[in-house]
Amino acid sequence: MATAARSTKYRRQSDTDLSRMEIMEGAALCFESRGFAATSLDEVAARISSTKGRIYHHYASKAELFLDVYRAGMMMNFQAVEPLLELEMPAINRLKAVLKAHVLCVIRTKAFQNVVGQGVDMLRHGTMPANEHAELRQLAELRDAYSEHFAKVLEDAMADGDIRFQSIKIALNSVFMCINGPIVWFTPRSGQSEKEIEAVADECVLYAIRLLGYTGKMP
Amino acid sequence: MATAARSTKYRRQSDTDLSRMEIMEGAALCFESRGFAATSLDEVAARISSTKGRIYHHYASKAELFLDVYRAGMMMNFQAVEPLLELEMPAINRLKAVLKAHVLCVIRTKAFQNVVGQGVDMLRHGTMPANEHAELRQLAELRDAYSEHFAKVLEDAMADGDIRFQSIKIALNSVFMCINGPIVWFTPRSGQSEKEIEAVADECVLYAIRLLGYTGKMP
DNA sequence: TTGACAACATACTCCATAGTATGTTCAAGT
DNA sequence: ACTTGAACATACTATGGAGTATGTTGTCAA
Repeated sequence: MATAARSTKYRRQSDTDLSRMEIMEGAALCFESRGFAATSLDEVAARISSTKGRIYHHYASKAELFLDVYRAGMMMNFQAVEPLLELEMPAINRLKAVLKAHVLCVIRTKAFQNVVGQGVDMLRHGTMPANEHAELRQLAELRDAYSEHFAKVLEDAMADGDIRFQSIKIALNSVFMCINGPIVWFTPRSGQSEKEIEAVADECVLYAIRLLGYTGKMP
Repeated sequence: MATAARSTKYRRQSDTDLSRMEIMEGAALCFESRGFAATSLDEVAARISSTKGRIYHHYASKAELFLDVYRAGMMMNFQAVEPLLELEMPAINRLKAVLKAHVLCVIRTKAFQNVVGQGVDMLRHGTMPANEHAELRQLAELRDAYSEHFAKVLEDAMADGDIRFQSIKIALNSVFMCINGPIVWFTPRSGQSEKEIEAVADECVLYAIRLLGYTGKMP
């Protein structure tokens, strides 16, 4: 009975996750194009051919939905990048790998990454109802941890003499501006092959490490 | 009598411009922190210790106010950069000068530049009521013209062999991401001297031209 | 000094939308 | 077969904020 209840629960949980993911994808697209405030939940519902009732069945508020999209976006980043941090190789190569993985990730999850950016802004300026503010702070720490990964690699590569920069803060910010650039300016062309997307990513990475004073060749 | 009427009109026009500028500054700060949609005109009014009545006396709608801020932001950019384009010097030096002027301008007019960015997004995604959509397009063309200035300098410096890039589109976008970075990550510290701000700008410019493959020294 | 108008402030209307309350369906467990 | 609850849809309420209508004040020309 406990087993039956569990299996049922798991199945249902899986259904729930699927439904939530579909909602999040619609929400991410809406938030990306119109911003958190201007997006109505009726719009989000319409985008997935559904109704507001479904959204409020899964989320207590618009803000909670937003935060879930934020969290999902960050998870995608971590999953793309963290495995590469373990690899044994010169820091400069790890840097290249990590940068490329990040760029590919943001291109593929553009809408979600845009929401992450909005979330960062909302924290900086203290928008967002007080209830969810705590959770927003928590997500910001997640983002800081992610950023810290990159800082580490930058400093390692600097120690090896492969790159050079003045202020780690400005350098890191500039690198992120570069590799997050596609979130803003990349427009997916229909019939764009995987190879073409990789070429875009490679060029972004090239500029990012050049920015850091790297003068070697690219693979 | 015609003269008297004109002089009166001019004096009043000056007052009007002053009042509009004060409104625009409040609006720019609000739009920057909360976004166009989330910003209420009551907020804007409160920020300048005034009322909504004053805003609607000068602007027909919230969108028109937004567009005026957008336009003002672009004007600030043009005024900072365009004089430098006439100077007789190697393209690479003109590039450095133009980049630095731009960075200093965006740091000093951060809120306005943020609104420009929002405006670009709104056009891309087709937000914004139909009435003002035409004017928004017009402003976008202004922005394209501004961007074109930079493209020209980039190509000249490329022809001189001082920099190198693959796609002008991606290179230019990356440069802009870099030099517009301060709009996002720069937080003015109280008691920050002019020298310190210039140091930040110099570092941004350094990274921007390094990104373009420049290997020479910085002044 | 008076009328006229600009430059506001005050006091409304009205609509879009966040949130809620309730109804419906369907699948699983008993 | 019937019960229960999850997963929605439908139909509402309540409110914030855009836009408007009107009132007030100060200034200048005649």
